Amino acid sequence: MPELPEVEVWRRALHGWMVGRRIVGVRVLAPTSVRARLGTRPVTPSAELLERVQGMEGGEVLATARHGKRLGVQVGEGWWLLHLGMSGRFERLSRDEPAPTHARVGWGLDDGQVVWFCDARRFGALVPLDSAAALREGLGPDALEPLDGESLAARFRGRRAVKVALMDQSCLAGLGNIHAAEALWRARVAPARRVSELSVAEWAWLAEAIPRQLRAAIDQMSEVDGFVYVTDGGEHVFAVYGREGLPCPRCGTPVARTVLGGRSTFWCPRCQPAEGG
DNA sequence: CAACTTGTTTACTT
DNA sequence: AAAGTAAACAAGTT
Repeated sequence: MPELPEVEVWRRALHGWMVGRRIVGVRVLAPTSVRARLGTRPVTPSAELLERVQGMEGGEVLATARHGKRLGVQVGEGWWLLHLGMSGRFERLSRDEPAPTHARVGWGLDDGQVVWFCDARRFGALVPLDSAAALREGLGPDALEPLDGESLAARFRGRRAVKVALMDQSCLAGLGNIHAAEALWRARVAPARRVSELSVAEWAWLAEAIPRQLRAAIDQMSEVDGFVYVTDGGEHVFAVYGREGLPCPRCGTPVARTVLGGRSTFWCPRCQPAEGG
């Protein structure tokens, strides 16, 4: 389930594989993975759109970018958005090897390698962008970018639970279910607290905890053979996520699980008091 | 078989 | 009316 850290690790991999190379061939194995816009249902794309994809042929890969969970690749003058959805990943294989399972789009490069976009569940997509700036359209600031507590608080209004709000990509881009829970644990803020009732101090703790959590996650990950792995050794990868009933690493209290916004939410009832503090 | 995952749209409720 | 919640949808793994 790629959140910002996984997408950043993929961006670095793609950067090393593709930037400075010329695309010599594009293979679209799954046309429905090509979309005119993000968030649309999979439909067979228009001939114009498919031609635009084929038009990457002959272009040089000039840059990569990321904002939140969105990945950007510049080919010639054009920018492309890759969204990994839930199962998107990449694989780099030699030209004579067959396409891997669930390969959707492949870019043949002038070094004899092919970079495959694989996406078992097909929630991901390849989308053309009108500009580099369009990568950020509709999104809040990137969650890795440091903000002070006041600027962070200013992004959030209303009565929503803070965890639900933190996962709202239009307020802050990059946090999903896992890292929202982990950042709240680091900041000692209970996930069900209403954003309107958080203190200035709590916003400041969150502003510090969010980039720290994401940096730590990026540092623990690496890309190997088409998968992003946690390389920490498996221990203490997550403090609370998926650890219902297991001891909180900070105080030993059993981790609780509740449901917020329809998602499983893990937290420490002692470190993250529901009453606030 | 059901739960779980993202992001968007649609349909309710407060 | 606006804001928030929930379900549906895409599709596959566990």
